[in-house]
Amino acid sequence: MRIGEIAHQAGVSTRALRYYEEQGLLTSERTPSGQRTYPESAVERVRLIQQFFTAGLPSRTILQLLPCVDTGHASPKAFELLASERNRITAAMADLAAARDALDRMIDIANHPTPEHCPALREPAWAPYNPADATQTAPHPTAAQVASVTNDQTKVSPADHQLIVGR
Amino acid sequence: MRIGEIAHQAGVSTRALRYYEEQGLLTSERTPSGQRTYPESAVERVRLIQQFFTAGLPSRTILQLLPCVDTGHASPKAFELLASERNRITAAMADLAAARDALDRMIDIANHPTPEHCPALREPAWAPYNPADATQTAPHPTAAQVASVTNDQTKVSPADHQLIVGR
DNA sequence: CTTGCCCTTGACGTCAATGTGAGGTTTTAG
DNA sequence: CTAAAACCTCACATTGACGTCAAGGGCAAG
Repeated sequence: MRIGEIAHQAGVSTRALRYYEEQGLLTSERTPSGQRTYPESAVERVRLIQQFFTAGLPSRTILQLLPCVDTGHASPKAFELLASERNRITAAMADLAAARDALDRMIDIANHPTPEHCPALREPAWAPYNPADATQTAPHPTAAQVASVTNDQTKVSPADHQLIVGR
Repeated sequence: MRIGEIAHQAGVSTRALRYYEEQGLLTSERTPSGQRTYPESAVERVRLIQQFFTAGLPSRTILQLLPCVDTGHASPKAFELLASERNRITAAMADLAAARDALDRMIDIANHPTPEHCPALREPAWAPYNPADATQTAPHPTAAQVASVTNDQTKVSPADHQLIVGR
């Protein structure tokens, strides 16, 4: 398959594929005229690469991880890298959960039609979050309901709110 | 308080604070000589701003959200923005969870000492994830155990693996 | 043969949140 | 009073994963 086909099937640009190759993440055969040729499997590989990019892994890190994917074996260093990247992702998820909670608080507050009956409004809206404040007292659409309205089904357990290692 | 003190307490650089002001996210009084002065409350405000930045919200979006924080009321547009950003965050969390699972699969595979007894190795390591493959069959440290070893306490419910709206 | 689409390399542009340094003023500590 | 530390503005640099434009070659259909 040529580059355009792979790009289409993997949902990325041809520019991205050439960039991946430039970074050593993706290899290609060449036709006599110099055009790139890929096996079917390249599509899944590109999807994996994209998944890692989306998760915020830099190309250099992905480059270190991919051989481990290919060989099915991880050197101690690669293993350490796997673990530390997992921790990064976990920490990032905790950060996102915290921001999401902040938005939820804003949504709840915004939905209070009677500010004088809303304790949250007597303190700044951005005060540190106290879970006890979040018990259902809202007589109007609450963040959870807004979430369901907007097709949001994701819920994370309380444990996710612990920040882990950082780096 | 002057800028250095706020920066220290909020854990950001003075450059960042001046940038926030430039973007309209933060205001300051000025002494006759031109130095910035902030109230105590600025520390928490900066922390909130940072939380949003960490969650990937661009400054323009935060700028639209902050008035809603201050007034405790959200215009319909601001409300829509709140909901859509919540969805973005949710989708980002799902992406992170997917990448984390990919890393977990790699960790599990890397820990298999006997490739000939490991079904996962007969398919490429990056094959689409089938939850049924992940049942405990590993006679060696599994991703969950690695996670605990590395101080990882985060677990997300299965519902988190659904991708939601994207944009 | 030509139209049109896909491919090539190369190189500069983008975006956003800062880092960094210059060059100068203000505040603070001794 | 003086030196250090903190502050000011302006403005260019950085980083990363691409976008985009330029100038050209390859290849099937009509």
